[in-house]
Amino acid sequence: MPRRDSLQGSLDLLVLKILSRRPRLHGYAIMTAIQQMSEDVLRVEEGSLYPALHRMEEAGWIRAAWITKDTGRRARVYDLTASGRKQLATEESRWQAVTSAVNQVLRMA
Amino acid sequence: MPRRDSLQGSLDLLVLKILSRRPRLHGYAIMTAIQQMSEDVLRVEEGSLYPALHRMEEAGWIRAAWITKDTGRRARVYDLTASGRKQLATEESRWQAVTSAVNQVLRMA
DNA sequence: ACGGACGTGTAGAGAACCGATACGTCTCGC
DNA sequence: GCGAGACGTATCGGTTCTCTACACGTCCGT
Repeated sequence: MPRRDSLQGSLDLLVLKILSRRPRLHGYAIMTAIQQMSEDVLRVEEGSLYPALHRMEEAGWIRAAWITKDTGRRARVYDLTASGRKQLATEESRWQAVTSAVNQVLRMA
Repeated sequence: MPRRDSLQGSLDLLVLKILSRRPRLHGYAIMTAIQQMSEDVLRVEEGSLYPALHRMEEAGWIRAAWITKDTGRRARVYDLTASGRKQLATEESRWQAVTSAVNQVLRMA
């Protein structure tokens, strides 16, 4: 049963973009944000998001910190680094280029 | 050195679309068609395309046949099946849904 | 004679995703 | 008081996809 992923490599882009506008979000909030903003079309699984966050932290694009919320619950919040902002710009223009190229082929074919 | 693939899961869609408008193309021609139509933005490697063609043939979306061209050179040409046409429609609307959802998140974030 | 386009194909390796699962807390309704 | 469901982080195992690099061979122009 062939399963197709919903995000197709754009997960990093989405996470970086969201963090650029809404700093100090934690993983779960990023997950629900993507889901809500896309009106449930894009659904990020935990098994995709958390490894992606770790990968991006490893790459130096985001920085993590533990906080304790008012409720007493612990959460790991993320912020963009300078390198992350640069990466966001790169991925955003890349996204633009690729999607418009695909659309052009679809129109021309 | 982080390498990013150019097509991100849309390779099947592109191949199906091209074959729907230009029947009996061979792999190499599909390759160059994508490259030219996208003005060199999308570049399909042989190591991606041929396995993809075999996969799609296996799935029953395309049908293959050997021909001998006027030049005497052999080539394996492909055609869409009914199932392939259905799959094309599915992937086309999926592509629309996903890209507009991503764009919406990018705008809203 | 040789390089580059034409043409098909595989092997190996790396990256990414998903589903399931584990662990734990807090809140609300019953 | 107790269970359900939201909140919250995390890993494992399997699958799938892609790229790089190669192997094999032909045809054409210089």
